[in-house]
Amino acid sequence: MTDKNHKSTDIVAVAKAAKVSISTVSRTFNHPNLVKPATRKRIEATVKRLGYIRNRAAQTIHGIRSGTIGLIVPTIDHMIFAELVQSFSDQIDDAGFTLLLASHGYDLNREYELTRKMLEHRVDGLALIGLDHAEETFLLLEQQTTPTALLWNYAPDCRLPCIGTDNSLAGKLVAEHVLKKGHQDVALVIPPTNRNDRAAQRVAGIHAALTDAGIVIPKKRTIETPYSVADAKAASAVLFEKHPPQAVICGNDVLATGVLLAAQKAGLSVPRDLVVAGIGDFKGSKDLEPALTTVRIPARKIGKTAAVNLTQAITGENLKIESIHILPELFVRASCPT
Amino acid sequence: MTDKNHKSTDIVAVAKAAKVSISTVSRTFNHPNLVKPATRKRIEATVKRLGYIRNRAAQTIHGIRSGTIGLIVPTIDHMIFAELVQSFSDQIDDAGFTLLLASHGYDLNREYELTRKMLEHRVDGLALIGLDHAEETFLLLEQQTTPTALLWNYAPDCRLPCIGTDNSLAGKLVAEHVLKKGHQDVALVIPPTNRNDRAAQRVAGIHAALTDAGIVIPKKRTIETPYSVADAKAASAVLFEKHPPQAVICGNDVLATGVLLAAQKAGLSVPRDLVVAGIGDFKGSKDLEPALTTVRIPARKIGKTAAVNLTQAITGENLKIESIHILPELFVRASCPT
DNA sequence: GAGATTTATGAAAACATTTGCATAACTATT
DNA sequence: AATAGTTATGCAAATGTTTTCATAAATCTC
Repeated sequence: MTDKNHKSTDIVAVAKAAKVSISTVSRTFNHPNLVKPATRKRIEATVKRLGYIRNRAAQTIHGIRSGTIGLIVPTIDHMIFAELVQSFSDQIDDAGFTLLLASHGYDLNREYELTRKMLEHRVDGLALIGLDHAEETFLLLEQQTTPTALLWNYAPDCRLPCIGTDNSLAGKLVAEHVLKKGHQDVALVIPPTNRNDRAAQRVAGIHAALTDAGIVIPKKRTIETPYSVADAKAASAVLFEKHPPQAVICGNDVLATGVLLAAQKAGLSVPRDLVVAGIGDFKGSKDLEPALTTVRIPARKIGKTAAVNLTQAITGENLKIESIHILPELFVRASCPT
Repeated sequence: MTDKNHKSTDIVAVAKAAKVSISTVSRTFNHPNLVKPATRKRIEATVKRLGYIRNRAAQTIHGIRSGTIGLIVPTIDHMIFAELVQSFSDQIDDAGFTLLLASHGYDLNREYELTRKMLEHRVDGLALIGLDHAEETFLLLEQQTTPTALLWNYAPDCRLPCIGTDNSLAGKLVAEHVLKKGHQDVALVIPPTNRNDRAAQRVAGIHAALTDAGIVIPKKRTIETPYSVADAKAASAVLFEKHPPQAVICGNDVLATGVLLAAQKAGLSVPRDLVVAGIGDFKGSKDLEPALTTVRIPARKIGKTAAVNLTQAITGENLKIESIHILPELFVRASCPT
């Protein structure tokens, strides 16, 4: 009976209990300097006693910011996105915002629905992954004034500001490094590229570099496999059956991990018998045996940069979000040394 | 001039444009069967034309659910939590809710602040990780009626309903399996246990099993190391310098991965020269070379179960959330065979 | 085709806040 | 002690919805 818990304690309950007006209570929260220290103390004590918790929904209605930022990712449980989510979350949290997170499992129609949902929640800002989205998603976002950024990829000409890496450049970088040693017999292990613009661009970049070097990869030397260590390990085994290639370039580090294991299983030593390189530089990549040569897609930097730019756009420190290219960076390690 | 975009389109703008009352527009959304098909069509067209998006904040104010569920984790970028977040997110999404996610970096005071923030956002349900929380956090949650669950751990006697695994049982399971082969010289590689009740319980379980088997582990055979493959690899190297142990039990799979690499580097073969086992069964654990014997902490199952129970508690299908023990399960693989 | 039902719509109150404006209560100035 | 200037508080309107109740329109019944 101490707290009349049948009627949730709202600001008027606090006002009544503290014998002040509603306005004064509200001011204690929003403009504490406008209220006399003594009253403030009393109100604060009452708030504590009643266990009152402010209702952001009621504030949001006034055009006041909702204090949330939306992030929609394809999936959370790939390490690389987890890193992005973490750094994004940390950064917006520092700025006082809360993260509204959703994943669409690479389904762009679902992404549209999630985008709508986020807007219904009146997120103050929104971030999506990749440059490729349903037309209705673009239409929806262009109609709104909610600051929005596309993360992960960079391209100079995109419909909404993007903050990320040029994946085709990443592909080019890794391929050029691998080719520097003069290998001719190169194999490719890549993920499905149909619904994934990032993967497609990397492959395009790799192919560009190969073409420049005058190298053609036969059909049999290109393996497309689902994104998982086990799948990549199984699928790439065929490469090592008879004549192992001199080099394997992988669309990402997860696949590269599988390739390393398959090579090991086939009794081949990396980098002695062949070299392997990936793209991504996930958390564990440098701890593999041998440590993986790869091009870092700087997930953390992208997440943080995006969060900084979004929050600044929201708080008005920075009116418009500009596209930013976070450069991919080659990390030469044991699996494909210089 | 097509859409008067200076004044954001709200329900009254739609009503005016469609020449109906506000109520009718509202009903079109909430009880479409109560409005004449013709009018409904007209309103829906207007909504589309004006790009109107409902304002959940305004709905929430009416005691209508906010449609959000909060999840507060220590960190997102450990694979194991990422898996939990993913399955939790998927499940609440299916039930029409949106995820409000935050991470506190193992700081329980920060966790309290985040909990408050979630409640300010009027989440319809809330989940925290672990059973150990700041006293003020418990007080706060006990004062609210928001359905809450503690995830990850299970204990029969906790202050709030918990859905998870008995980590001490997990520790016991892995230790008993390792000891079955009669190894006497056992080493432990564990993470810091001071601010992490999960880790502490696992270690306790391991010790219990060892004690039962009459085995005492000397100080030098216990290595405490930060949660990372690289750290574990470096820190455990000392174990293999002179007399390698017959078995290494690891507090989690990340550390076990490091130990496998360290052993490999020391020229030892697992499981021939020594056996290694972990706890967790992360996504990559079965793909290691050798595949890792481990006790699965069923992250996905926990996430999903928790989400189901929370959403049911919210929608009233199930009034109270009950504690549920999701059993840990031993996976015997090459690194420590039977 | 008039009365009785049923169906569709609108007016206004309610939700939990914030804020502009008015006023009351102090301080400072002469 | 009266006036001016500050500082602190309260009243009431506003925010974008939903919902109850009342009423108007349409349909049915004989």
